[in-house]
Amino acid sequence: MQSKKLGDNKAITIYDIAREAGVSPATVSRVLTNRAKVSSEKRDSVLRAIEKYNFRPNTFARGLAETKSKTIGLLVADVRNPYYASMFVACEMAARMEGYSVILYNFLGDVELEEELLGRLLEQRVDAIILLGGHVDELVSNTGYVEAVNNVMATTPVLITGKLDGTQCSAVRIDAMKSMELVLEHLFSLHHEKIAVVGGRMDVLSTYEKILKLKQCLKEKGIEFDPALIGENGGHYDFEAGYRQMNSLLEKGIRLTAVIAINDFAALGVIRSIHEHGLKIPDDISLVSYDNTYMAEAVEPKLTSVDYNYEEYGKTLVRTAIKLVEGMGDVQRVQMVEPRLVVRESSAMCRRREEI
Amino acid sequence: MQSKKLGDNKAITIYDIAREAGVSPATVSRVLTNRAKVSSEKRDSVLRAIEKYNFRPNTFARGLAETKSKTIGLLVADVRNPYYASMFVACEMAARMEGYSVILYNFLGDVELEEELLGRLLEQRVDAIILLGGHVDELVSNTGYVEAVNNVMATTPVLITGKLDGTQCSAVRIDAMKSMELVLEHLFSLHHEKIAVVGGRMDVLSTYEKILKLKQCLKEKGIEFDPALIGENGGHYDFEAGYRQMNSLLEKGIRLTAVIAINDFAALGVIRSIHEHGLKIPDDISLVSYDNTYMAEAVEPKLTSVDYNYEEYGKTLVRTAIKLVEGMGDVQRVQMVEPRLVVRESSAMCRRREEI
DNA sequence: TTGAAAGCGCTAACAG
DNA sequence: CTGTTAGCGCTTTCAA
Repeated sequence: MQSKKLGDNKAITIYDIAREAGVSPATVSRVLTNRAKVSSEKRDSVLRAIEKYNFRPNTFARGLAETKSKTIGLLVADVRNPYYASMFVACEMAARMEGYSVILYNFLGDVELEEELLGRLLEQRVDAIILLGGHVDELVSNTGYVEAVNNVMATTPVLITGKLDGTQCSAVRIDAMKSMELVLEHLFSLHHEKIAVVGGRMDVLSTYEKILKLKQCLKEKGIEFDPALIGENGGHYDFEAGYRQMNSLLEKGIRLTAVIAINDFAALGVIRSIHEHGLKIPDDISLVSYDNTYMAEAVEPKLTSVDYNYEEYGKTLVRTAIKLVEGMGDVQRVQMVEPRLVVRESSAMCRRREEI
Repeated sequence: MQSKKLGDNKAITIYDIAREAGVSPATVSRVLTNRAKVSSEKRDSVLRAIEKYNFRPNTFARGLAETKSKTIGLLVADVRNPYYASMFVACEMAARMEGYSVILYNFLGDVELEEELLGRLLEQRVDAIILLGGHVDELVSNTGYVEAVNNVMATTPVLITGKLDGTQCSAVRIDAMKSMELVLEHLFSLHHEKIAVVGGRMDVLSTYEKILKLKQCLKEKGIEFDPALIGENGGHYDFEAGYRQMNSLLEKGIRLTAVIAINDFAALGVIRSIHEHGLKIPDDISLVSYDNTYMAEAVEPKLTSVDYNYEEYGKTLVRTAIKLVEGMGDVQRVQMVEPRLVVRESSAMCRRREEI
């Protein structure tokens, strides 16, 4: 038996295995990659040597010798946000199914870091890059970033979940219009007409599209759009945003019977605010949100929320990325993910209706 | 100018840069690594060439040539759990500060995957591995896994956040005893004596230690320990566990004035259950939990929760890992992270006391 | 089916 | 301060 002292630093290589197994390094490589025929005796003896020495092929060496790394880079805003965490895990699982692995970087809202990490991904020779959040969410694409991405695209396909004008990136994204439509259909069916939107910024594509759709649906319904009902003041996507904006709505005495929170975080803030004002959900105000993270099930009342089917979304993203890598031509420039509404406790028939 | 057509596949190398800049490849390497003096004229011209060609050094080649990869592998149970997400981001930030990057893998509760991913990390030649959750949380270490980790340790230092008997792993972990002590001090000061623990399994080290400490503190206080108050029945760490166990406690009519939830998830289940039974928090029952994730601030009532100072924890983990890599000897086998209690709305003075 | 040998792109002596 | 050169560990022709 081979001694395995700690600090026995000389790493085992394919040559050691070859010697031990009495074959050539090339043969060891063949059994490792399984890409060529090897007689079963030799294969077995190689396998035994590998086992014996606890050998692991060096990814660096392999990466250098091969053209593809079988790795996808995922650049996200912040995995601590369960939306991104769900997307990441979904992608990781999908990737593993296809024999790929994924490298994850968080840029944490830092614009410089976002570009820097894009570069690091390139250095790591990932086969494709998926961009989630940040600049690709913006309504007006950042020119500097567009240039950076275009440079990347010269060597590595980039897949985005939003849009990036001035690039040839393929996109897989949630149908934001549709998601608003689902929410409104639901609320209309419950006879809500005074509907507020809380959280979100208009310079974010998905939010912009939602508001656009809101206006459109309202118009079709013959309901007048009241700008006071949507938070113009540069809202964000967290608890605080939901809380503060809802407070302001309530304190201004603006009439409303339903609230659409831009995500589950904001919804939590909305809940808090509503309760602090002595009102009840859904009795006094109905609440619907987006993302359907685990919080939607865990809070009181359980949230009616729009779900994106993360597993499917991740799969589509990864498979599309792989198509791009392997040049299997037929990739649509934009693919849409169908959202669906999960109805829970936070939305109910509008009571005020009877009063009117 | 260099043409940058898409599919211009031949990757740029250090040789191209050298030729362009009129220097040798070694000089290019020198400016890249910044590890040796280069005249400023040559440096500039190299830099210009790099810029011009948009050159990125190949990590595989570098990894092969160098002994260290400046990468730390992080193996966690599931980043969708905000506890792990927080730890990961904390580690990533700390690592970046030190010039390292981190590779994250999730094993998602899959025991086979846990071992497989450990192997993948080895193939990627990470300089150190940090294990978070899974087998290292277990009270009784899994022998197969111990062997696997011991094999890993022959080449790569492994740092854990729990324990792994039969290995020489260094550990940085939360002082679970202390964390229970903090909670109890708080509850005792509010005159609570009938205290339940909801969620958690006794075969998990941290939970086991907490219960141990609970018994000990109760004894010191002269309070009899009531086994009915702790969920023996193989609880877990999610909403459901908290919900079901709390329901059962309440439905059995067991007297209690305070609940310790094993984490914030379980606490959400507890809240739900308590409310469904027509009781209020903290008026009727006080609630304290562990982990202090963002949910603690976002739910109603805001949770009193034990915080681990993720930033510090991550920093300690990463720095210790680096010490291990760079062989700066003095690494304690076990380092403890000091928990602290964040008091919010869910805990208050025990009312029942007056009744007694 | 197998082995020899070249080469992937970078770093690090070594010699100047 | 700079260039030459020899690897790092693997895959992959090319011959046999």
